[in-house]
Amino acid sequence: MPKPYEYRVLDLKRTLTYRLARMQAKLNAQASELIERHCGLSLSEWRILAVLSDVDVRTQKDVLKLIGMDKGQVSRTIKKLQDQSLISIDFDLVDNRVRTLALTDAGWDIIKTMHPIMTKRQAHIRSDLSDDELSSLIDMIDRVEAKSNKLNDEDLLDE
Amino acid sequence: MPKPYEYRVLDLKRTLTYRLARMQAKLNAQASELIERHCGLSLSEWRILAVLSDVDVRTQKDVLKLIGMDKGQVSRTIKKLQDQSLISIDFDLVDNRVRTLALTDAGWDIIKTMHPIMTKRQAHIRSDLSDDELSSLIDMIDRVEAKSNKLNDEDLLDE
DNA sequence: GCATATTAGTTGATCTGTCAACAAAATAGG
DNA sequence: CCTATTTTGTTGACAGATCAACTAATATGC
Repeated sequence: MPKPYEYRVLDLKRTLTYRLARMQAKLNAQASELIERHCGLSLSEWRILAVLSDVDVRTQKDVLKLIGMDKGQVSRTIKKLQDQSLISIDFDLVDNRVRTLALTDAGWDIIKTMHPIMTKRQAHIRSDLSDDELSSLIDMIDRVEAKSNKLNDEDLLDE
Repeated sequence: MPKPYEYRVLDLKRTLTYRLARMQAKLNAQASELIERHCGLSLSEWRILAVLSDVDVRTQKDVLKLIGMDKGQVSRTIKKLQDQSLISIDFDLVDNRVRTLALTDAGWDIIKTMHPIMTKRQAHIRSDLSDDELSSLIDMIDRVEAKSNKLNDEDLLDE
């Protein structure tokens, strides 16, 4: 069957979501390799550990709010971190549903090792962006993210 | 154990990789829901179908080069599309390793239904970006992607 | 104080993504 | 030719993501 010209794919190189997907896959692979090599953790384990180094993060809910992970995934990943004695999980005395999370000494050691490495990686990634460009990029991410909620049919009418 | 201030997480809202990961997850969920609702396909099935509507895409290798999917994933997804009679898979007469892919009439019907919807979605997503901003965004994605190859330790020395 | 709703977290099912081993066919170098 | 390498695709294993059902605890509204 011949391919009617009107349905040829628009220029994929300029289709935002395809480009983002490819970049994201590469960034993930880069981070995973770096983390695995330096401390033996998976990317999601590292991310949760890193987030727990923040004073304001105390519960699983704090974690998932901050990094947007699924709560089931957070629950399982946290168990793995506990198995490795990198965090402690305690019951909250006031609210018995809540688990209070804290880094152990071994957890802090990993933060101390990895934090400089990951900071340098962030610097490397944005080394070809000026400060203004980085601000503008974050700003555009905000705006695209604001358009990324569930779409109803009426959102798709021709404007 | 107290949290030493020097290892508090940098502002996550301004940490590029976290922001990109979250935006990507939301865009994926949005696309998946839209595609599932309108034609019952998964995102990866739709993406391959869409790519196959391009005249220059004929083999599995073409597909994975264009959208950067894993070849195993392409192989399996293509089988699912064939099971649904949306594409045909034929042997290439010249090179017997190659599978030649083509949309069936039913596959084209889905393209005809979905193409306008997905085009409007792309427009919606970038409706708060000017043309210049979109160009600059794509350009920055290029530059970040260029920094997303495997990092060796010497890439992480203080610059 | 009691029924109802909400919240925090757990678990299971299922799908996607990634990696590596593999087979078969084609190409390249002598 | 004929071995060695590369290319194209398949398959299995496994980690990650996503969704939904579920439990237990707390909060809310009569």
